[in-house]
Amino acid sequence: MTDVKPPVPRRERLRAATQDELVAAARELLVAGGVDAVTLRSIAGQLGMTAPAIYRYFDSREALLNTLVDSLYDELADYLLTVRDAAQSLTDRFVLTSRAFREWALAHRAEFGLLFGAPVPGVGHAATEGGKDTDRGMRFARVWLDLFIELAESNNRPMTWRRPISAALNSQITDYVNSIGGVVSVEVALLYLSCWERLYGAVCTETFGHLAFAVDDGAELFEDQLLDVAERLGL
Amino acid sequence: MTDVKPPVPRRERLRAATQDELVAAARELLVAGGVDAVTLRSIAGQLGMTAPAIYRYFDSREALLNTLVDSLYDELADYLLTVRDAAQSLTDRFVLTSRAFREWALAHRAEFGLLFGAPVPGVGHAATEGGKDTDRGMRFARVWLDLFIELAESNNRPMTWRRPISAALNSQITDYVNSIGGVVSVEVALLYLSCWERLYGAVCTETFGHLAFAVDDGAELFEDQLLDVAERLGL
DNA sequence: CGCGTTGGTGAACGTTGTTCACTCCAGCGG
DNA sequence: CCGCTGGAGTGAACAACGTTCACCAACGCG
Repeated sequence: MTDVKPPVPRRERLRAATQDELVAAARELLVAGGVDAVTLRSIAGQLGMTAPAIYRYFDSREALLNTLVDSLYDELADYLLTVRDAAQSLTDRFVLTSRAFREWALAHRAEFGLLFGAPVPGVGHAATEGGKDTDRGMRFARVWLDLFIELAESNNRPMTWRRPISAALNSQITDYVNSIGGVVSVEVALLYLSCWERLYGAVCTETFGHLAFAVDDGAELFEDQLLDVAERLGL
Repeated sequence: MTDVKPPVPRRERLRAATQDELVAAARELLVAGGVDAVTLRSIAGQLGMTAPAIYRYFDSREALLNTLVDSLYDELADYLLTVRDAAQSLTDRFVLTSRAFREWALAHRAEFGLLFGAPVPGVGHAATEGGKDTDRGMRFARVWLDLFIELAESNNRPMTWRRPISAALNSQITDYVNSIGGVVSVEVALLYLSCWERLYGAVCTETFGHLAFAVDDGAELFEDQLLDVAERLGL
């Protein structure tokens, strides 16, 4: 079970390894000194080589940062999925996952800022990626989306949208629902988006420090938002 | 009424004028190409001078950016105040001001990102400014805070917090309330913070493009949030 | 008139991302 | 075992960046 069958030609394994080391070093520099501190020479220095060597692994600094973004999305999604799937009741799955999202953001402010902060031209944001996202954010989006599918299937909940839905919005949401396989209704998709907007917004506000002028721990404010959302979802 | 009394020694006026031109040029570059495009040489070039000349007006690029941030906060606060104070009913003042915030953000994405995006070490974020903010964000914060004071004074509204308030939170909120003159109760301050978290969050989500994977106009989602907040405030 | 403060320049330094010519060694075929 | 090919890594170099310095020109005051 250890290395009976090495179909990977060793050379590529080493290559992949240093590639991973490079993004790991980049991440260290990011948390230590912000995105401006993640310098090709510093990255290279951390594994004892020089800057131009990086170009054997990435086309540019930007490409390296994009890979870092990808890996962070993956890490976050993995973490949230383990939390989500460890919980028993639907309510717990929703509440604990949402709390975990906030806690990951606060424990990894720099990374969160890179993933979800103001989009910088060049740094591959899920959003700036040509309108529709690549599969980068897909896994992440699925974390809550699955919960809403489950929520809709156990249908004795009040899954309604309270306002008139314009034709334009309806068509866009329909397109979106189709793009993910048509597994939910338009109303549930709207609830999903609204819920995401609210959770992300609360986490964003606190993580970026826009509550710090009054309070240094937004936990109770977040709990209130969460309670409110859960109520609206009938949880 | 034109220039009967010029107590400003002309020299300082010119100085202030080019200083303003510099931050205006910086802003243009910001919206054109993101914060990385705002280069000392480019700024200087736009008013026909060379980069070192800027140091006669600002200590560093960072200082210039901070001044830009200040001026943007001022512009935004001015705009919101005119909208707010033009409205008649309290409900209108709240709703129209909130809509105006979203619209300013969408019409000035780059500037909004600089003001409210992920804090960059160095760029004087209201938040990173040593915990408590300077008077920079103060005027801005007052925009909604005044509405909540008004809301509390016309007291036949349900101004209650629905969850237990921990001693730690209570003490922090009390400190904050005192720091602004003790004009509101702890519960109203909490409602204010919760409301701010929600509005900022919604605007942030949309402006940073984290709704774009499904919809390209978040207006109706925002209206739903706004309706919800207004209901909770008894408007 | 003279003279100092102020605004502006050009050259320069150190650091950044990136390119290029070059070396070097691992791993393969004969 | 030799020879070679190709990938990994280096050092020098370039342009652009923020910043500093010595210098200069011009305006306004006494």
